Amino acid sequence: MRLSELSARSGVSTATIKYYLREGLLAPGRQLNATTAEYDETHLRRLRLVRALIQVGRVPVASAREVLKHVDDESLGRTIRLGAALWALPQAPDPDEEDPATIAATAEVDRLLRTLGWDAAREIGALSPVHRSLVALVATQIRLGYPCDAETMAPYAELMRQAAARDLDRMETYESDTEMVESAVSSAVLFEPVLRALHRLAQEEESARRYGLG
Amino acid sequence: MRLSELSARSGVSTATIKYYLREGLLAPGRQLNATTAEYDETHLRRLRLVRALIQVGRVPVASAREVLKHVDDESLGRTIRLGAALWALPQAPDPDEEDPATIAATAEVDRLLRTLGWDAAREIGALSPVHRSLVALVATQIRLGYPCDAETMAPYAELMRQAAARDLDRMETYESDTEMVESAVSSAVLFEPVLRALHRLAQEEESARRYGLG
DNA sequence: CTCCTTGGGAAGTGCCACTATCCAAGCATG
DNA sequence: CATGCTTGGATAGTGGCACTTCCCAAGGAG
Repeated sequence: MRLSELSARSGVSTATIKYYLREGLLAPGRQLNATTAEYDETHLRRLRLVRALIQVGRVPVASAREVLKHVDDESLGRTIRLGAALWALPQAPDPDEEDPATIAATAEVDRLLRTLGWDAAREIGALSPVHRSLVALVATQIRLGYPCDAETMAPYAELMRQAAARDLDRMETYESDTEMVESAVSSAVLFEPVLRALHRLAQEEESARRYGLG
Repeated sequence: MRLSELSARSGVSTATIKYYLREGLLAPGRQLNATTAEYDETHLRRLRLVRALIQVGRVPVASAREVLKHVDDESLGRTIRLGAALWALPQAPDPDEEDPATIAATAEVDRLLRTLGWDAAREIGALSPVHRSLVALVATQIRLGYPCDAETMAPYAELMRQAAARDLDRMETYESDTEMVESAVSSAVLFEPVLRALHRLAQEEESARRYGLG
């Protein structure tokens, strides 16, 4: 299909598609001659993923490019490739090591991981952007005076562990590594908002049950 | 304290604080004379909340103003006030009613709520921005070809219901309605990222257990 | 041959969260 | 009292980002 058809089928303007091509978010089509290029279903699918990343996941274009680079890098092993793609997603800004709230948060997170027996997470530790951003987030909570200690987080962490186990079960249904990594990215960027929406809906439901609708 | 001290203690530049004052995110200080205004601990606390909303929660300034307006509105009842504050938070864009993916998503969400017995959520239905954005998110998943039906979501929803019950328990420890609403906003904007970080950390942990660290 | 379409690149737009500058009024110190 | 800093308020400007507009040369259709 031509660029204009790609545009029509995806609902994305040709100008924007050209912009994504320039930014390297989308592979160029097969060049038929100087003024014609042909695109196929894989381009359409990738374009939809890009749109979802940017519009739903609010991922900046530059980060999206990094993420997709790892998704496409077939030279990496499955685990590394998965980690590389997910770690390229935007995280909370890194914590300030000096800040007393950060020091307290680091201690709480470590205590939490020990309590839960999440040894791999402790081993990876500050190497993982996820770990660092968790510390930064807990520090923010502490700074605002909300209790956010290991005891508070542990039951939530256990719920999230159950969700994660289910995520990986779902991922294992994919054949190729590329599909798996792409689904992991989708899961992180698109399924997490679903989870969040379910969470808020559950809060509304629970609140209505306890206090009524009025 | 003076503006400059408020700035020093919060780590926010005076220029930015003046901007927040202008935008109505922060109440003006007590005016001592033409060139001096005095701020207190409540201003510092509110300023930290504003920063957290904007920087951690990525809430646009205009939305933050709406949210805080409801937090401060003591004329409303507890439930309404809570709902008003949370519904002012930015949500996924509203779904396109025409789109077949949206129609399918609406059906799945309704089926999910019936399965779970979340009758209040069904009753509120499309009135709730949360409900609408859930539909939009499910539609996006469907459009990308990922299964996102009632059966897939139900176990996750049950986990989120447990989390929500815990959230409300925590909220009930607050005395005044204002504190409760503020904590609910903090919970939505700041604790949700904590939950998400725990989720991703759990994925890393689980992935390391299943496939090793290599 | 003429006109419309196509793909590509450079420059411009609009939004948003700040930020720099200016100004007049205090206050502090010598 | 003079000088020079700080303060709060207002206005205009900045930088980043996700597009979007404009223009051009090359095809292809009639």
